[in-house]
Amino acid sequence: MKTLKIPEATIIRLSVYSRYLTQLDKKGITNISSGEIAEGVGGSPAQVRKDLAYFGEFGTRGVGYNVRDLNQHIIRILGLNKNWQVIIVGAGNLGSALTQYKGFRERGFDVIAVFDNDINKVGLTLNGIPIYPVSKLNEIVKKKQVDIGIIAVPAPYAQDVADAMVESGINAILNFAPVVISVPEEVELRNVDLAVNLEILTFNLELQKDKN
Amino acid sequence: MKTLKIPEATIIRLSVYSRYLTQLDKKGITNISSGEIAEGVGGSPAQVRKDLAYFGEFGTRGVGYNVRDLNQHIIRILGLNKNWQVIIVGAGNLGSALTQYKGFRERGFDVIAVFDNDINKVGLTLNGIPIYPVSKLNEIVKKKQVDIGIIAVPAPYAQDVADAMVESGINAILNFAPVVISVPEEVELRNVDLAVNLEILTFNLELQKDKN
DNA sequence: GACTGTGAAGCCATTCACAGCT
DNA sequence: AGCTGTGAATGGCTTCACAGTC
Repeated sequence: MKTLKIPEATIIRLSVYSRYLTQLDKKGITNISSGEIAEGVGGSPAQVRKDLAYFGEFGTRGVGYNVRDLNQHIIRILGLNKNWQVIIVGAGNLGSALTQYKGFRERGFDVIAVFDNDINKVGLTLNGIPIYPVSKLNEIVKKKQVDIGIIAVPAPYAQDVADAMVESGINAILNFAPVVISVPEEVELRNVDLAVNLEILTFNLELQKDKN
Repeated sequence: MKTLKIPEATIIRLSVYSRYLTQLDKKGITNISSGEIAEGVGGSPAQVRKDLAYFGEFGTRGVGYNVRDLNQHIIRILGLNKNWQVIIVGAGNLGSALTQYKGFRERGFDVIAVFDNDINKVGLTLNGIPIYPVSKLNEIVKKKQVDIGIIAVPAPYAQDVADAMVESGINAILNFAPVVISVPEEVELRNVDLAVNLEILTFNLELQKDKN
């Protein structure tokens, strides 16, 4: 299999294409061109074709792409042709919201357990998903073959949680704590920093103002 | 004024540097080198210096940077030397979590109102922040001089909410709905797609597997 | 001696433009 | 005729390496 360094931007876009194709499929649309996809997701036709070209030839010249077929290919590329077991550590506001977020299940992510050290929360459930003490993390991750861990605890605890996840065998982590955490090289780590996103907006707002 | 296209990646990193410098300042550390910053945030020294060089000369050769001073500069660059008024539309799990998120206030973002059309929620407060019906959005945004709107509603309603925000004069939007929305060119729009972040992880997990 | 600031080089991603199918 | 797939060109970001300063 050819694997010549795929840009991360390409993966992000594939994910967006897939969501768009799913919408189209629901509407009963069966065929689409790269130009129409670009229009729908806000990109360029050449970009769409380049992104797909990393993985194969999915279209028909002169015709375009079959919506459902292309979506199946992308879903397979992204590894979404099976369900993934996810745990969330932190049952505060953010952790609770993520646990109940419908967009995860729709894409094949099953949140199977939540962990928190607040004894008032342990034993309760969120949407039917049980809350365990963090001390049970290792045991449950191993028993349930968990693939992905989400960190939704305050910044000072994030590194400890990451360590516990790695220790238990998880090798993909999504971190919502606004702090840099370190993990072994072989563990996939992504950070979502909510404040950073607002700060990019304010930077751009200030830029606009300076143009006058 | 010099404004040579700053890479967005640079802005993201500046935001992270600032957070790190704030931590150091609290610990009483007064001086730091580009190498130490790089170490702390997971980057390269040259990158740190290049990022800062877009905006001026903040360090002393042979010595490094004054922590507090550099942080003040970055805060000003990002437009965080004043508070920003923020509203959130959608008082579901995610909207509630964002409304109560401490990381926003710490960086100068004041969530002053939440909007939702659920009559069971209207009139209540979240952390002292009132929930209004969406019909009041225009009035309140104008009266309170709101700068930024956050969309935390289900995908099908996101475009309507964005339209209402634009109509009311907001020109920076942070969208959490997993759908492409369109706004006039002069409005700053950023998207945070929670599922996409997990999908990048699964793509990378699959890649690793294929390496064997 | 140590560390910043920066032109130049290298690398990566996007856009162009056209050959190749249907 | 229409649209994909792709090498080539372009543009942009990152890394290198060193002159400049303390």
